[in-house]
This record gives sequence, C-alpha cells and structure tokens, in this order.
Amino acid sequence: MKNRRKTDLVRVRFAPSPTGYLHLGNARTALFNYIFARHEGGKLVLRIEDTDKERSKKEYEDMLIDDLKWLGIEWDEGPDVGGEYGPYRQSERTHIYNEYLEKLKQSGHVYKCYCTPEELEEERKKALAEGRPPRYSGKCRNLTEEERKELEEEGKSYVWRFRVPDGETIVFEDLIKGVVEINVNEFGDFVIVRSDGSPVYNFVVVVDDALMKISHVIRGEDHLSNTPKQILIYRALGFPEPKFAHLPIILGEDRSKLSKRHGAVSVRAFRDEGYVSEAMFNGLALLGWHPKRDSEVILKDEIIKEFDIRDIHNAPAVFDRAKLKWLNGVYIREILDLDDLTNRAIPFFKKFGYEADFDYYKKVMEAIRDSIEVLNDIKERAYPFFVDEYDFDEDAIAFIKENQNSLNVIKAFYEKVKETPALDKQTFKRLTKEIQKQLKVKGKQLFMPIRIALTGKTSGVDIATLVEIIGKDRVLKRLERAIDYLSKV
RNA sequence: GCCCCCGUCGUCUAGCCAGGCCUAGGACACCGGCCUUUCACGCCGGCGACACGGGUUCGAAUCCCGUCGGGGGCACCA
Repeated sequence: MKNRRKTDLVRVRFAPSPTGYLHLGNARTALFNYIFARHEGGKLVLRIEDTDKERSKKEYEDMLIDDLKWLGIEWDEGPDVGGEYGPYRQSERTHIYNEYLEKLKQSGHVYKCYCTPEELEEERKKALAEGRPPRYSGKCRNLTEEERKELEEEGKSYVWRFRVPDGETIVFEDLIKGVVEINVNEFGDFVIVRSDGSPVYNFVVVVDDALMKISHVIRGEDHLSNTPKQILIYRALGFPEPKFAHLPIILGEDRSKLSKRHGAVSVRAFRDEGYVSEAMFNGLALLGWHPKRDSEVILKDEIIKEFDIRDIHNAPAVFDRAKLKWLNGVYIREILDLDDLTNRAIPFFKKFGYEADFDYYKKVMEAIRDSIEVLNDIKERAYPFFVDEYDFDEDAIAFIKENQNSLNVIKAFYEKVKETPALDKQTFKRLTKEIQKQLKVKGKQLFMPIRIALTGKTSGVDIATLVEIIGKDRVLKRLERAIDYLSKV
C-alpha cells in the first residue's frame, strides 16, 4: 500500500434496510464494498437503514448480519461491534438529523411545504398527461410569513423540502460509469423531512456518510439518479463529497431487476439448499467482475488482491443459476478439505434423517463428493448409505425381468459374502471375479444385479465403495431382502 | 412521457480507455465422443457473438454520430 495520510483512509459502508432477507443483489453490493475496503487497506462499516418504521424489523437485522457473516464479509464498525462514529442504526440517530435539519433551516436551503399527498398526486397526474416530467411545482417555495401562519392555523401539516437551485447541472465522476451529468431540473424540490418529523433517505444517507467519514459510496445503480440530490445536500451542509461508484444491477432471466419473483434469490435460500459460502462469494464476485488471468475459480484472498473497482463491467448482468451451481460443485469436490466439508454437510444429513457418527459421515462424503453440486443432493446420493429398506424402482425391476441370470448372480454373491470375514473393496473385487468365472457373466450382467439388490436402483455410487462402508452385515440383510422380493416379480 | 446508464456466443465475460497481435479467447449451459459394472466426475471435440446503419482511417469489436434494443430512475420507500 502506498503511504496514505490518515485522512485519506478508505472508508466504505454497506447500508441495508432490515425489511427482509439479504438478497443476492444487496449481498453483491456488500461484497464489493468489502473487497474494495480490504484491497485498499481501508474500513468497512455496516449501517442499518431503518428509517422506514413500517417495514423495518429487528429480526431482519439479525438475519442480515448472520447472512453477511456467513458469506465471509467482515466489517470494522457496525451496530453489533460499535465504533467511533456510531450509533450505526439510523433509528438511533434522529437527534443528529435534527441538528443538521436545523443548519439547513438556518441557511435557507429548506422550506415548509403544506401540500397534501392528494394535491401532489393530482399535480403528478396532470404533468404526466401533459408530457412534462412529474416533479414538484414549487408551489410553497415562496410563501410569505403570513401565508404560512394562516396555513398552520388551519391545522395543516407540512414537510421540509430542499430548495433546488434552478437549472444547475450536477457533474460527478463515477468510478464505474465515468462522468455523469444530470440537470437538477429533472427532479425539483424534494422532501427531506416527512410530516411526522422523520427524515427521508436522501437526507440521512448524506448526513451519515459524511459524519462516518465515508470516502467511497459504492452501491447499486438504482441509486444513480439519487446522487445529484445527495450532492446538493453535501454542498448545502458544507461536507466534502465522497467518490461514487455505481454497480450495475443484477437481472433475472427475464432481464428485469432480480427480485422474489425470479424464485429463491435470498442468500438464506442458497444456504438452505446447500451452497457453500466460498462458492457464493466467488460466484457473486464474478457477476460484473473477472480476474485478469482466465479462471473462474478464485478464492477470497486472491479476489481481494487482484480487485480493481475500475475493472467492473458496466452493463447489467443476468444472474446465471446454473453457473453458480457448477461453481459450488467445484468447491465441494475440489477445494474444501474433507473434514471441513463433512462438518458442513452434517446438518444436511440430519435434515434428511441420515443418522451416524462423524467418521461414517466423512466416509460417505468422500464417496459422494464428486457427484454432488449442492449439499441438498446428499438426500439422493447418500441414500444407499443410510436406508436399508428401500424400494426397487421401475428400471431396476425391468432389468431383473429382462436378465434371467440376475437372481442367480445375487444369490451367488450372497453365498460368497456370507463366507467372507470382512468386506472391503478388494474382497468385493475378488468375489465378483469368482462369480464371473462360475456363472460366466460379466460387465453389466454381473454388476447391475448386485447394484439393484443393494440399492434398489440402476444408478448411483460405486458399489465396491458402498459395500465397504456399510459392511458385511448390512449387505447380507439387504441381499436377503432383495432375493426375497425380486423372486416374486 | 422525461432523464440517466448500458449493448461481444443462450448466459457470465476477455479484448475496447492507449485502432492492426481478433479468421474475437475463456467459463457455464447444450450436443457428440472417450473413460467406466451404472449415474456422476474427469478428459477430448462441436455449436455459438462484436445490435444495426453511417462516418473517421491504409486498417474499427475497439474512435465519432445516428437508429434500434435492454435496464434503471422520476415518492412524505430505501
């Protein structure tokens, strides 16, 4: 890191609203903030934007924090860890907002507006019908003291609006989008404090970012058009402006902003399905960013090392479930250490009612890790290791019927196993070889009957591995049951 | 409607800023083959894109303009 003065320290923030589960889009925003902070040797602050009292819930905040931690995102300051610029929940900062509202009143940057929501709605409709941009007319902008007094005596409530300078063009350099120019006439005087006295997002976000010394505001592109409003407030309050970076948003398969209607899009849902956090981290980072060297699989530390915010692709990205799933499979079969993988898999085994001890789980994971992509696949793939009273599926029964020798193979195998002291892979190989000679069957004719007898299915894990893990006794029991059942079909 | 952002295989992207090294590279998906007692895994191969039009230039995916297309935003939500 170059020598940076303390005041130049990079400070970024992730500021979610606790109104639901952490979803993929927000998770990616958090991720890029985290990666950027770490790459620059700066700090990440977590701030809870709970000014919407209707929808904000503490449970959501807890889940947000839990999901963020799970993903591997760590913050230096936040409601749970504290920090010198707290409090980190907006609902606990109202006195601060009041203080800055006071400053804006003093400097004449804001004024009271007595228009009712109905009147505004009316105006909006009219503007739209006439093809004008639907913005506030400025009706209450220049009310005299007397007019105000009158309106207030009528018992009219008011909001505080920001006085937008007419015709000014705000220019800022976005780290991702480049130079962005927006004329303030696009939006007109906007509300800063509601009639119930609560401050609105565009106002609090500026106060908080400035007071928390945020150097780079990295957020979703849906905030791009809010930026000029915020810049106006920065200037009115005399705050230094941070640098902005607007991330292209994530789209669903239908090319609209990714949301609930695109199916499971919360981090929680992916967790529950058995995605591992490292794969999520990797996959999310790949949405809009790519390492210089040509590889899709890249660990957190390398991402942090290689990351450059200027390399973020500036077109929106369609979320590709299939690719994330594939990536998850790579982590399961190639990256994670077996003990670690097993520990993560245990809750899934239990969820499916597969009970055993760690060593057994570990053996099973070793046997199946190459054939699963998400931990939920354990249900199907590990079935033969846990269930002894399985059904025989259609294909299996069909095979037995079509291959008359099958039952003989199973019976022969049963006899051999019975006389064997223990059943490991080598023994299994030896026994099947003997049967091959005795009954003159080989290949599929030899192995499929045994597979069917032991699992009830025509496909699945390697049989030699299966018998070694479940052991002689269970093999014999399964064979007895299979012979009994298959003789009757 | 208005404003802003964006436009390379079906999808994620490399290349674009510093034009020739691009008959456009990789990955997922899909298709085919190999491996294998099965399904997977793995390996090999195939399919497949510079949105369109005009300029600038000896030369354009790369620079400029226009068109079209996609997305986002226009709240007393964040």
